[in-house]
Amino acid sequence: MAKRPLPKATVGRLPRYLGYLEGSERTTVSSKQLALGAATTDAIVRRDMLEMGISGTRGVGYDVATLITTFRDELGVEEDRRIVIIGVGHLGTALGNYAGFDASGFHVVGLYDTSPQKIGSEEAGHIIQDLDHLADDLGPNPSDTIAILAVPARAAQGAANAAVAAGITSLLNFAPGVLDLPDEVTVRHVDLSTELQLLAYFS
Amino acid sequence: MAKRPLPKATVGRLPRYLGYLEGSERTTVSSKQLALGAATTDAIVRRDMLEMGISGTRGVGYDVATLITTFRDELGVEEDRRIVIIGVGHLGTALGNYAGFDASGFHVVGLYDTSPQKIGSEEAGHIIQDLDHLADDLGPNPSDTIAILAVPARAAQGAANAAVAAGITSLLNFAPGVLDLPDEVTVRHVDLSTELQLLAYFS
DNA sequence: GGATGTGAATTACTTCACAGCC
DNA sequence: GGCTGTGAAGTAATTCACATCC
Repeated sequence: MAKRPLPKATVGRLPRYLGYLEGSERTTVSSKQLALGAATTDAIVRRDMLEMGISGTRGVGYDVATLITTFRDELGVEEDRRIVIIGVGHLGTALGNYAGFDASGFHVVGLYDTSPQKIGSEEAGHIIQDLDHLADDLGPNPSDTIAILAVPARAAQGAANAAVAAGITSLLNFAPGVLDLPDEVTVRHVDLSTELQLLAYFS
Repeated sequence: MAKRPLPKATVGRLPRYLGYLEGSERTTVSSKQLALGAATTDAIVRRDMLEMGISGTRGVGYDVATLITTFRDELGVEEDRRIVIIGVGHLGTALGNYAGFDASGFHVVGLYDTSPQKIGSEEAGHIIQDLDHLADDLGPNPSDTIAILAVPARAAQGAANAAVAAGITSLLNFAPGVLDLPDEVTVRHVDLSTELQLLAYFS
């Protein structure tokens, strides 16, 4: 049984399934209920379970504990996923204080900036460090750490370069625009203007 | 020629196309160049143009001005899209100060919170108002306004209810979890933990 | 009755490949 | 040579529908 990779669409729903189940008291859940909790359809839920080889009980539903274990396993949820935040403006500060990270096994280990006025001051429980020191701070396995880019658009490419030079291979970018980076670096992009435009379009 | 609706995937790329073209000096652009600027492929760009009935010049490319006009038109970009931000913590403040909105034709017209300590104080150039007054402030066309929910998870449903009660029909939700709302309300969701989990998975 | 499990059908999206035009 | 325009093929994702089991 060579493990086929999960469809991307299925993977994309796992965090939402997890989020719903972890915040729920129930011990079993039907495809219909899970669909409601994750904003999808019961047919899709059953397809996804099939894809992951999860079986439920007819007339009852799926075992919540099994689902949580399997989803976490598939996603590779680990306890100590480390995050550094690059750019300590309002957004960087907000992210540094965001409580939701820890609940998902991520935690912020450092804030970085290039502005001399900010370096050395404290924010969200961390002393802001010089971005130039990022490589030194990351230790022997820099690719275990995720960098969140919370800098203005014009600084994004430079900040990304610094992160990559320090050995980071996973970036979450809040600045608009496309980054030019080596293929082995994975980037996800959160663009507020894009979201607003699409929201306006679809309403 | 009954105007077929654009494929969702095409619409989803329009903001990125626009973002690239608006920040570019060029007067024509090839599918390859545009693909590079919007993180997609040349074949997809050409497909999207076909879908919108845009023709270019062989050997040259597409006319940038035409593209910008058409994309804006399709997206329904208007000058005075108004935003209110509900929840003035770190994230709400960050969003209130975010400069990128105006560039896309959106602007923040008010900040709302329920905390008596915050109401009345100033942030990002606005006096924070009581969420209970939202309906009064929106004027005759509340559904023209988009609400951004920047509240903790436990407050999200209540804040969403307040927005909907005030006549808002478009929500951008930063809190984790699914909101239970009438069908005529459009919601988009930005979940940081989800993004991080997917980033970790795909790297 | 309630809910899973799954082949089959459908729809959506992407990629290929190449003729046609500048 | 460069690049568009587009049918056709291929791939991915969703939806249907219903037999099966608790």
